[in-house]
Parts: sequence; structure tokens; C-alpha cells
Amino acid sequence: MSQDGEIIHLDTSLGYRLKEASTALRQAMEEALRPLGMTITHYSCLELLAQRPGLSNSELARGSFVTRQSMNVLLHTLEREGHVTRPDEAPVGKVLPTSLTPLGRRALERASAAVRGVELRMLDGLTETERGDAMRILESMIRSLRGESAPR
Amino acid sequence: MSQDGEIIHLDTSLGYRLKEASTALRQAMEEALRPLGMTITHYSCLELLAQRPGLSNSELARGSFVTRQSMNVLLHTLEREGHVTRPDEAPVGKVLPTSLTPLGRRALERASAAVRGVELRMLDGLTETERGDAMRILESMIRSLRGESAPR
DNA sequence: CAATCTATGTCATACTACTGACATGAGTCA
DNA sequence: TGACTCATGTCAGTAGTATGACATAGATTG
Repeated sequence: MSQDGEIIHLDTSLGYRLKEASTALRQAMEEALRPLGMTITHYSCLELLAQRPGLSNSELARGSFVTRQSMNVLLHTLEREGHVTRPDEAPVGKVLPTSLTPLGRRALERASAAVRGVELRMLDGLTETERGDAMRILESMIRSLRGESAPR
Repeated sequence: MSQDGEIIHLDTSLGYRLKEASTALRQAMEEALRPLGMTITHYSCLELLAQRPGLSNSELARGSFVTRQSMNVLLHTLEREGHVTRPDEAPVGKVLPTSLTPLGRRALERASAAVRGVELRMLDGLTETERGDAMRILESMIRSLRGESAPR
């Protein structure tokens, strides 16, 4: 076929499998959230705000794995829909702390229930040991990809 | 804070960690491929064709985890750039088998080397056992998310 | 203090991938 | 044979996200 070392064998590539898994997860979540008129990033933003109220645009962006420009667009939509609020001017610096409104909290609760169903289904075939292994292995891969070394 | 069961704790969520890992991988691959003027899907398509020549548009789409519409657009670009070729009319049915040109193969070899660097870095912090565990666990998660049951 | 660096919020623009839709070919079955 | 189902290729329109650029605030450093 081809000389050794020229191509990557996708069937045995961990990167390919990781992409496959994350695609399956994304599709399952999109399917679960679509009836609620919510995207994954939309949901992710609300979930972050519920756990850590007052997060800034940039912090929400990092937590949702998008750029701060994308999060900025999303926050304007969420503000217009009445799911979040931001002060007109920054209390300190340029950072605008974001808060969940009661309406946003109710939307989150519905979304969270839908997403939990997906997460539980994903965990279904794994033993308790495997879940721990998975967390640890993924964290190690993340560190390596970011160029970090020790587990802090 | 909040009543139990209302929200998902992202720090301990395997889904969140999976998203984080796939984002880190995607960013590392984009960074590696950018100097070559190639996107991940672009690369993925060429890699699939090198391993399984004659794949159709729909098959390439499934293997690259995009819709067949997206792959169709990409294939037209790759055809215009001279990286792949497709017959003018289908030998059988509507399926147009795609082939890599010598130019496309050279582009793939450069891209594959760059991507292999990323994959090796990702694997760096893992033992041989962990790599096997990771493959097995990811495959199990994929099956569960797709609603399949037994390991075939 | 001034200069520099870093992080942030925001706008405009471009790209990537998606959904919706349609026509066509192959297989199935009554 | 004809009706049905399914997969495919393709076009058009839309949505989500990214890149590029700018101004500004805080921290750092000489």
C-alpha cells in the first residue's frame, strides 16, 4: 500500500477516536437541546453562570471553549431574550459581571435535565473504575496538548 | 447554593472533560495545519482517501464527522485546487468515487507529519496501558451515545 | 512617573458547517 | 410491474464561530 510512517492509521488513532466521541456527544446534546431552542454553547453559558455567578464575558468564553468574540455575540442574544443581565458600566476595570435572571434559571433547569439524560446514557456502559480512569486520562491528554507537564 | 440535582457540576462531568480534551486537540491541530493552509476537515478527507481510495462524498463525510453537504463543498474546493479528482459521471448509481492526485498526496504527507507531532505529544503523558484503556473507554462511550448496546 | 505588557469588551468581516429542499438511482416488496 | 423506502449528490439559505482590528483598563517594570 504505502511506505511505513507516511500516514496515520485512523482506526487505531486515539485522536480520531476522541474526535468521534466528542462528535457523538455533541450530536446527542444538540438533539436534546433543540426542542428547547438552545444550542450547546447557549446551555454551557447558563450552566457556568449558575455555578459561578458574576463571571465575565471572557471567563464565560474560556469555560465554554469559544472565543470571547463569539461569547460576546451570544451574551447579547441572551440579554435580549432576558436570560441574563449585565450592568451598564463596569464596577471595576472593563469587566462586566454577568448574572442569571429567574427566566434564565428556569430555562437552564429544563436544559440541564435534558443534558443530564445524555450524560447518564454516555456513562451507562462504563464501570465506576472506568469513569475515574477516563477523567484522569482525559486530563492528562489536555495537559500534554497544552504543553504543560506535571499534574500541578 | 442550589437544590440537589438541579445543575451539573462541570468540574466532575465526563462530558465537559471530553469537550475540553477535544477542543485542546482541535486547537493544536489547527495550529499545526494553519501554516500549510489546511483545515482539519481538509486534512481528514485527504487522509481517508489515502487509506481507502475511491470513497464517495457521503462516505468521506461520515469519516470526517461532517454532513455530506459540507463535504460536497470541500470536495469542490479540493478538486479546484487539484488535490483530488472525481469522474464526470458515476460508474454505477449516483456515487462518484474520489481519488487523490499526486499533488494531493504530497500535501497530505506534509500535513500528516504535522498532525503526527500533535498526536505524539498527546500520547506523551500516557502509559501503554492507559492508551489501551482510553481507546476502549471512548469506544464504549460512542456506542452508548449512539444507542447501541453490545460491543458488536 | 512613564513605558510596556497583558487582558478585556466590542465591532466588522469571513469562513465553516449546518438545515432545508429537491431530483435521482438502487433495493424491497406487494 | 408499480409503489415504497432508502441513500446519494447537489443547490440555496442560514447560523454559529472564528479572525482581524481597535480602544481602554490594570498590572508590571524601568
